[in-house]
Amino acid sequence: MEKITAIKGIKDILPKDSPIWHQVELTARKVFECFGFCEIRVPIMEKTALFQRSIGETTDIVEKEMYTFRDRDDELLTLRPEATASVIRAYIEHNLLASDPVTRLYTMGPMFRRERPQKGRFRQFHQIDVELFGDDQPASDAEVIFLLMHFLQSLGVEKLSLEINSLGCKACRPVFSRAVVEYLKGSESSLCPDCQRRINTNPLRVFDCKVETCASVIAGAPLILNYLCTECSEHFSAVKEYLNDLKLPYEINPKMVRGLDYYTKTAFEVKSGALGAQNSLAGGGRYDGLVSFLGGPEVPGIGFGIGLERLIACLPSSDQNPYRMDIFIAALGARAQKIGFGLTQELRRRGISAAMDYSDKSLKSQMKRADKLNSAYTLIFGDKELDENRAQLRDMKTKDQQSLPLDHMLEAITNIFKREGSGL
RNA sequence: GUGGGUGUAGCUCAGCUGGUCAGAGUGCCGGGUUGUGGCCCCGGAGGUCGAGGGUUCGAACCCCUUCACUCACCCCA
Repeated sequence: MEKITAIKGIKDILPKDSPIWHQVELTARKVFECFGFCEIRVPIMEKTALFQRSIGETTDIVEKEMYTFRDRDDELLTLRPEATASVIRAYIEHNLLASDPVTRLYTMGPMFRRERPQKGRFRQFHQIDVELFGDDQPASDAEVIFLLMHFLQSLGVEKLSLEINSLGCKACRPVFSRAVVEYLKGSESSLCPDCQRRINTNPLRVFDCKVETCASVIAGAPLILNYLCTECSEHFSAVKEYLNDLKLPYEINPKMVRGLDYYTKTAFEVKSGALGAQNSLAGGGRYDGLVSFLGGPEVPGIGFGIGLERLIACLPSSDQNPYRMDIFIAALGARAQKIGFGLTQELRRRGISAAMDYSDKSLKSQMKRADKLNSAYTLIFGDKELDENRAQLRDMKTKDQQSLPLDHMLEAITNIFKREGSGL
């Protein structure tokens, strides 16, 4: 039979990698809850219109990267390419504003984008997403950025760099956009074909182009920071001041633009070396008009997403053994096997993790298995020992051995683990 | 969607300009040694050399096609 493989760009997370994922998720929960954020779990599918409206019709994500399909009743559905839209939808739908004027939420899970896979980029990837609604004060911008950096640092991520910018608001950004378009049109001929196209579709993206000639054109382009209205300008200054007070190093990148249309004012991005071309670990920003744009009340918001595959890629690699057994039962012979089976299940029922080989293998190979399972103890007995009514309990770490009377084996083992406080 | 690289044992890879080229290490299974496992020693299982076609007396190796993986562009977390 021909084997069926996983879908391109969609990866399994294998047992050996699970511990690090757990660690990241656990740390996230701890840190976020410390800042007063609560978990919300939102579906991985939404009506397509939700993403079209929030992310923007002309963005690459919506135009060519979404997994969209028709349900059996012809409704257009999409596998979520990011989480913010869903969280806002849920926030509006359940009127979370009513119970608390300021709502702090986080969520985590898989996202889907149909891109060509490469290092740090997959078609199904995982994000942790943090959103704060109902606070338009610069302090909340700083809080969210601080939260992000603190989270990454507490995981031990090295070579972090934080870039911030302000993207203006609906008052000042259009003025800036027009200035950019006007400027770019002046040197249109020296731009790459992609950028010539962008002038009309998404002019701010030209700032991201890596083609040399484009870069030199960009060097003289107008900067958003010079076009900010008074309100945006003051907001940005306050954010910077807060970050300074927190002693959080950052760089201002006036050319940073975000790929999603909904961002306003503060935008930020965290990069890490040692990641390859996809070096953006996390990104986010303020989106003050978005909640109402999605049919909700006029509520400001700010949030960020963290790419977990990328995050884990720049964590110190640990070849941690995913197994950790309290005890391995090495039973030699048919009678011993039978007793071992019952014993194993009974130990498990008591909360002591136990394992055994159900095929009657050599002691050597059973001991090898015990080692691989990282068991603390191994209980060894065969048919002969059954007659003598004694089994041997061996401490795998210290090689200490002791003899156990078979009739009391279960109690004896249970007591040992009670004494050691393991698993009970 | 556009480029480059790579496909040989479960894993990591050797295999020279086509002529014992089907191999090594590791892992797995069994045995020996040992104070009943870890080190060491011996043995064993496991590959249509990604797939299809072509050139040749002869192809893992050369050519074409195709697929997969990978890196980069694009874009983003």
